[in-house]
Amino acid sequence: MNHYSTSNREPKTQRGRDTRNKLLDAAETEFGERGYHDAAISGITQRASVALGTFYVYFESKEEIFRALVTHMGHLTRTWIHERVAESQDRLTVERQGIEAFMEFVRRHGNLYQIISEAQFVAEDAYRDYYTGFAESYRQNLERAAGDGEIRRGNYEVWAWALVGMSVFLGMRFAVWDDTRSVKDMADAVADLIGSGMSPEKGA
Amino acid sequence: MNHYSTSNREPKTQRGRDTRNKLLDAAETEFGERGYHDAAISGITQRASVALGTFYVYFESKEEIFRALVTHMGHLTRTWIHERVAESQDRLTVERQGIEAFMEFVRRHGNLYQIISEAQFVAEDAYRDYYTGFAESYRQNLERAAGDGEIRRGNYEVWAWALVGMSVFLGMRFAVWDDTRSVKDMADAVADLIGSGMSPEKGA
Amino acid sequence: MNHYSTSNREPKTQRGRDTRNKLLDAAETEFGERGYHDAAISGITQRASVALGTFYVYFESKEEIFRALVTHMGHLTRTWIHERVAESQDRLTVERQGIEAFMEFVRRHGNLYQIISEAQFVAEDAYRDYYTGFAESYRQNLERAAGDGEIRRGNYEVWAWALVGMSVFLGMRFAVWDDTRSVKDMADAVADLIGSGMSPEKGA
Amino acid sequence: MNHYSTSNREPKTQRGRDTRNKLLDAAETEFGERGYHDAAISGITQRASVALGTFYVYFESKEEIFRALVTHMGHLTRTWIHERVAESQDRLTVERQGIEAFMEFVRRHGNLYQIISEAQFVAEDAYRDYYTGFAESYRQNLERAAGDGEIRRGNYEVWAWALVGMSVFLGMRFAVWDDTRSVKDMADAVADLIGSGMSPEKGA
DNA sequence: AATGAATGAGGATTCATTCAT
DNA sequence: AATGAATGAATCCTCATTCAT
Repeated sequence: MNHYSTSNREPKTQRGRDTRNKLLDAAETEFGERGYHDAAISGITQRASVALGTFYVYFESKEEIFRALVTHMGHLTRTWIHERVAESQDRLTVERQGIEAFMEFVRRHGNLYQIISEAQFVAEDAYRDYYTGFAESYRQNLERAAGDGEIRRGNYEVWAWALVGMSVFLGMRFAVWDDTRSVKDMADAVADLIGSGMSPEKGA
Repeated sequence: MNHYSTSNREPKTQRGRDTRNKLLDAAETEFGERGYHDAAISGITQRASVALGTFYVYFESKEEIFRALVTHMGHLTRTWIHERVAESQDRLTVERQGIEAFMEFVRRHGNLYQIISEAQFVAEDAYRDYYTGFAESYRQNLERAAGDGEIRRGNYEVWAWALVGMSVFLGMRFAVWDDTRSVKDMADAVADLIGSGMSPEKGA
Repeated sequence: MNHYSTSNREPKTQRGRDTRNKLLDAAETEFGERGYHDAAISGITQRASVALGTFYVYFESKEEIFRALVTHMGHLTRTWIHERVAESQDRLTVERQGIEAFMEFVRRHGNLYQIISEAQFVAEDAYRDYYTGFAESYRQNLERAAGDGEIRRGNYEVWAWALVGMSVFLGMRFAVWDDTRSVKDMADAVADLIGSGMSPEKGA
Repeated sequence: MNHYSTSNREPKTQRGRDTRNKLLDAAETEFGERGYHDAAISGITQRASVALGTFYVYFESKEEIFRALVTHMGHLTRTWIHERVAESQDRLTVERQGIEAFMEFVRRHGNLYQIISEAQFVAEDAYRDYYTGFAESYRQNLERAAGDGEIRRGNYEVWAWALVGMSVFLGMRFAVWDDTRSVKDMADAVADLIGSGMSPEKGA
């Protein structure tokens, strides 16, 4: 599962697997609450109710468990969104749903979101992978939709990254910093923007 | 642990002002190259060719100089963009120029961009101020443009934050991670998106 | 900055207990020789022949080990005196023996005495506890003796603190500053004073 | 006035004398509020509203001004007590008044009292001088009183130091730590003790 | 006399990681 | 598998003192 680990730290018994999972859960809380740098291995092991040394039975380093967590979070996010988007609709509706789902995810998992953002400085490659995954998926969807005549021609790679950036900043602004607004309204407003653009003649 | 609430660390002579500026310059490099956590005060003072203690003559802490830097960077960015945007044009053109200028700034000052991003975890309020400044300015411009009939009606606050998010992620993706593409092309593609949207009927 | 309210620094093995004790012994010497402020953690760990970091395995801070030491010293002093006083005698004889034992203790453990005195400025509560323990014990003894008709009526709390003050200053003056006089003679002189007072008619 | 200073730092003009006094006043507050070690020269100069460097125009070091202060405090204490004691009375009454005056002084100048106590670790000679002054004066008074037949024979040097110790600890206990009791009552109780002693037959 | 900029030695504390049991 | 004791490099920050102006 974890393709970063080089040494043989995979658990071999059920007991071992359980301990490793306890550590992963504890790490999620510790990193989420304190941020990467303030998080301490001892904090993780205390939350997991194991001895300090046990950590190094399953993970090579602080960075390694962090990477494992970021990767894991990527799966979680994707799954969450998939479950909330009905692909059998027109592209713009799907994107609207996707943005809404993403914001909802961010709102509910503020901690995890923080973790990923910090990855930028700790494990840049994991961070790139995370967002590149989204962008790439957007791009493919857009190209397919264009092929079907659902959307017009454009620079889909740029558009895809633009969509990612919007989602992230709207999530940060309206789900993490200030979560009093309806996620649906936000998503509607963005869908409106990317659907029809800002030019006045369009409404005509 | 100085208990005087307002520690007066402002330089009172020209020599002092010069030293403070040397420290600020050195800090920009140090933080940019090493990131907040790896940056060391001693690194800053060495780059500035002053003694370690001199740092604390002008700044209370590592965090304080970092904040000062983020604020400073806000001014720099705004000035940079202002100088490159001719406001006497239609809104969409102006936005396109603004996005291009921002990306160009990011490309040329990758270090600074890193600094600001890391502020999210070190001085969140400064980080919020930085981006809120941009978003707020966008919102006002959009409202004014709407009043002039240049753009159609919409949720300008959300649109503003969407614009900020796009700019940031496009800057990160196409100016910092991969700077082989033309900033102008990227800006054109985004302007195209936010100008006309993705719906096919528009082009009709 | 460990945010877990109860940091568990208690040793769990014999080896740990040994190390902790080595540190305590070393701290006694270091604080005694150099005083609280000039004492260095590195001085303590070097005397104890352990690495610097080991200190923080068992103690939270310089102040904490200092408090531990003051408390410890309280036990030592009490034990020392107890062992030298035969309670099965009249009150005045017992007090005389107690004062002599205290002065003897101070003479032999000048370092410890210094430590306790300095506690006044470093850990005032520990300092208060130390002397309040003595005073309280004096007061109870006086009250009991009064009940038995051994001494006359008076303000025992004030008398108790007066006895403490005398002992401390006589110890300081004639055991620490100048240790050429016989502790027994000093104790005799005080016992004479508190036994019969200064008034001439008394001797009559 | 200050016999510790070796270098020529005496003010030569009225302006200089004023500045020196401002520094002394400021030092009293700074040392009293923060204790010797936490007190900072910059704290003194700020309170005195002069520049940091000005301090070293008048004092050689932190320790020097501290000594000057302790000496000064000795004068103050003696003056205070002198003014409150009518020597033309029997010895015991005079001592009672002296103890009361001392406790009252301590109650009103808790800060100063702290300063003197800390001197023990910073300027031991000044500390010794301070208390030796008192003890010596007590001893002389006791001897004179004995010559006049006012008190009986005894070891006056020890008695003198016992009196000093009582006063200091009673002041600490009932004037600084807990100032709710009447200083007069405390003084009465001690006078009772040292006047007649604790033996029951005395009252007979 | 007064100023305030500059210095740098000094010391407390943190914490990821190793290793013997 | 699990434990927890031991390590020590790394770094922030303080502040008395000096000195050029």
